[in-house]
Amino acid sequence: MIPAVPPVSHKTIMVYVPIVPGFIMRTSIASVTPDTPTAAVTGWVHEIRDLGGLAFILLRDRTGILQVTIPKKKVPEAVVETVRSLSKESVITVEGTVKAIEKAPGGRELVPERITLVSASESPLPLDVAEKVQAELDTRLDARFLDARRPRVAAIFQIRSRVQRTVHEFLYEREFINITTPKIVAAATEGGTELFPIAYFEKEAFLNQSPQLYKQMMIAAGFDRVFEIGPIFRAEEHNTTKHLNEATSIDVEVSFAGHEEVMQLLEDLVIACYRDVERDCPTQIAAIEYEAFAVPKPGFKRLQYKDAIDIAAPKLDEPIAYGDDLSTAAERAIGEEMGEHYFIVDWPTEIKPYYAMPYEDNPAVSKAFDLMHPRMELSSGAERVHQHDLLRRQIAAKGLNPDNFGFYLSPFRYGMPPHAGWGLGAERLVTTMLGLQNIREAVLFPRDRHRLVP
RNA sequence: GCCCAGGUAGUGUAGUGGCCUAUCAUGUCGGCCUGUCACGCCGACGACUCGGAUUCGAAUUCCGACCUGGGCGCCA
Repeated sequence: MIPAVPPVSHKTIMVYVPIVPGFIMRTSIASVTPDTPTAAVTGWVHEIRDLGGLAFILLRDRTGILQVTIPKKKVPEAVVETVRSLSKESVITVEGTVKAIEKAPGGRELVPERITLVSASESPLPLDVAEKVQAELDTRLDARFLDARRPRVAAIFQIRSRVQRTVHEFLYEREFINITTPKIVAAATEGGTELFPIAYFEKEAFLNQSPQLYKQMMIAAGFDRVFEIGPIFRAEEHNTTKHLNEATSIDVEVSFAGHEEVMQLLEDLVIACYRDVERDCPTQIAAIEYEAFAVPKPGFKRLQYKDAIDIAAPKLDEPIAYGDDLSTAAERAIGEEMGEHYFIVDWPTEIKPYYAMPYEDNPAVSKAFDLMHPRMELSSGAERVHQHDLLRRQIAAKGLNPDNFGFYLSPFRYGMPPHAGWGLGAERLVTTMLGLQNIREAVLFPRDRHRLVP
């Protein structure tokens, strides 16, 4: 077990105190200030600048970069020897005196008494961590562990982590129960997308496209409010900057709620994510250099589907009519018009899944919604059908056989409460929040049409 | 799945039939340099995806394969 790191007193940091075997007490780079007297810092060699009698090493860890300054005539000979043989991206421990100095980055530099090579790096490197030359995404993903050493890249995943934490906190505060549902499933019950078939002993199985049906079963179980953040799998052969074959879905389902309530919940959650990132991740936002980062304003507009069509139609070359799904061009045209986050509501029943609730007074329209960012769809949700007979009819209306939906339909026969929910794409949320050009930037190890390793 | 654009040192690039013994940057190695911060300067090293064709001659043209990026479709 790794204990929490205790606060380190500057008097003790020169001493290695093994907390547990194999773990070394060390000082993070961000905690080294101009007032720090001495420090023992372990990190990666980001850059070496050897000026002859004077050399600089930029030492990098997760928290920042520290300049190590080596006046060769004033430091031990062993230090000079070590510096001479150092390769970039090696792991070293530097122990020495901290000097406050204006012209050093961060106003301080470390003058070493001792440098220990912890783990040498080979060269050449598969890509340049210091970003003097750019690398293409393909090259970066092949060497993702090195790519992620770049502060800009690390910042994306620190922010993504912060977003996931906010989602948990936000939902726990509202008494949601965190559930985990199977990713190996028997059949393609939901429809709409291609599934990955897998061999499951002597049976055929699939990777799940969404936890939708399981969420609803736990509503039937009386869990009231459930959520799951987990992987979803889509076997579509798409080749775009906003699709993944393995994505992370933030899925929520709420009992005794209608579509308006869960839309408000979704809006509040998205804003909370932005707000927490703005508050807690200013250095990461700066590292990403996304000037346009902004917390969305509350009160996301509700755009009716039919009005969305009216906005898109005159702007498009291709004709678009009521009842059509929104093409990429249509999505973009509407996004430009709206300019910020918005909902598209009141979708035609026929282009939404069978579990979306039709309006009682107008069954051709459903209580379904999409949450849109001007660049792409982030989430879709609906008030769900909770009446068994209506659900059977809707399944049949989609050309499917309700008799094949036994395990799904059964809960609807034994006291299913009214409920509503949504699924929010975690990668799309991060991609749009940070202005990333490609959704793969928001995934450590993306799975797309061609990439299966690493 | 359809369409478009590509594949040149470790990385990112220039090069549209002979001036290519292939450009530049970065990197690596060697040398010089005590305040760099994309350190600078000198020198060296290192590449045309694969197969076939055209041609006196192919990195360059053509065909095929493989790989990559992007747009569309599908999809969230």
